[in-house]
Amino acid sequence: MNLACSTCPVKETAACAVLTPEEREALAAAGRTRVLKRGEMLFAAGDEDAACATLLSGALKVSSVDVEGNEQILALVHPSGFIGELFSPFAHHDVVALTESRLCTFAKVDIERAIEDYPALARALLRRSQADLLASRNLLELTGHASAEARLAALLHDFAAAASESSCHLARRFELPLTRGEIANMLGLTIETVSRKLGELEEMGAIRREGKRGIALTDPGLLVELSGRG
Amino acid sequence: MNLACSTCPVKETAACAVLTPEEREALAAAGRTRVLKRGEMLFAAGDEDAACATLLSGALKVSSVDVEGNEQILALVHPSGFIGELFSPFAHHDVVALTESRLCTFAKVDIERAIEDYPALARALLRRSQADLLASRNLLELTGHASAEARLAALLHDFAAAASESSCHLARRFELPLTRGEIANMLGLTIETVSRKLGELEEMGAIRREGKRGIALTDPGLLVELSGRG
DNA sequence: CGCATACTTGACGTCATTCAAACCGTGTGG
DNA sequence: CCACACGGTTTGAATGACGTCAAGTATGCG
Repeated sequence: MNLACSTCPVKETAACAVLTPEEREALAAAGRTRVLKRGEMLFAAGDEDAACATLLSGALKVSSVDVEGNEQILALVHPSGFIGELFSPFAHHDVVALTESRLCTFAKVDIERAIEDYPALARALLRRSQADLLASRNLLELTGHASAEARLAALLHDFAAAASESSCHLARRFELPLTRGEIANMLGLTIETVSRKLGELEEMGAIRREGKRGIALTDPGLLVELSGRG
Repeated sequence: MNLACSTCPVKETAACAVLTPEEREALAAAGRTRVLKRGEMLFAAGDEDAACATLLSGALKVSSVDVEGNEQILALVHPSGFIGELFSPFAHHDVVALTESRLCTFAKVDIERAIEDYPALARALLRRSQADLLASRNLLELTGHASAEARLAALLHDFAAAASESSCHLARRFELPLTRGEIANMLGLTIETVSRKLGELEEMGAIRREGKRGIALTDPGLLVELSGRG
């Protein structure tokens, strides 16, 4: 399907927002939209022709699988995020949909040409790349020293922040985009520990579990305290 | 001191290598060289006027300190690496010299202008940023699930690779750029565990310790095996 | 209904941390 | 020169947090 930028839900926040209407049209001609269902893979580690993409809606995970078959989630991608290792001949990680997701995909060569042709796009992608780097380092900080409880508290805090679009305020209630197993893989824990610590957070009165995926923050302050981020 | 690009040790590999001689001259006029001794800080988390810099020689660490005062090393910077969070009003992390280091520093505003003026520079920094992102995710992978032994083996392997400039081959012998404490902070372990595991790696015959900082690889294959990277 | 998938809970074991002490190389002052 | 202090490191023993193994409980779907 051809792109219809005019109805794009992230047309003002994605990297291509910096292009002029004409430039955007030219780039759009090279792109295609694609829908991934939960669990479907955009590309796998090692793929040589891995596409690039902007996420329009849904959520993706960037992950790798070690020799023993354990998955490690390295990053989450939210709408208006950009995926693609531009200067590598092959992908280093898997990219998989966490929920039904719509993307706007491009061949790597087309993006590379666009970066040459439109300096503003290169700057926009640089900005995004630095933001991704910061996110990666934040996760590194989290998984480095913190206890299981602190990691979980911090992750819940981040999800609550992401769920409320106002960025500085927390959503009081939200749905976890990840299964227990995915949370465990992201934080370097096990499913069982995640489950237990969620129970403990509930007992402490920091959160309430609503069904399998729903979380309500009953004491956001306590959550921040436990996360070790003042 | 003014910059003397003609004698720059990384003039062919740093981001500014993509500039024409005239462009480079113009940029150089805005920069200054600076020397940091071990332990000296380039900038601290929260600094509003954090400079940008290219590392000419030596090594830096990017780190953060949590509420309990524990340092966590998030990244190492090697010569020709670029430091600076371009689109953030303040620095998120500390940057400190691990060894005596020479840098080429710029005010953030000058780099931002250069990125606007020289599209090739923006692309070069994008490339570098993506490489940093990959390095950060590799570290994340490492600290996520692996045992203390595997983390240490992988780190030693990386250092051996970095010490031999040929990139695909390992140095047989090298000096650790980090103290035990810094290794521990980087891998999310304690000093004692690092010390013990180094001893065990030596007993197994994978490495030999030569003085406090020297490491000789006596069985690189075993090291790779233990690192869990096939 | 029956099976599959995800989650929870418990008992037990293990690995890394913690606390404590000793060790080593280096620089300083007597 | 030796005594001493100091930072970095090593080593030991005890504790504890998280992982492992193993049931058992939803929830959903064919």
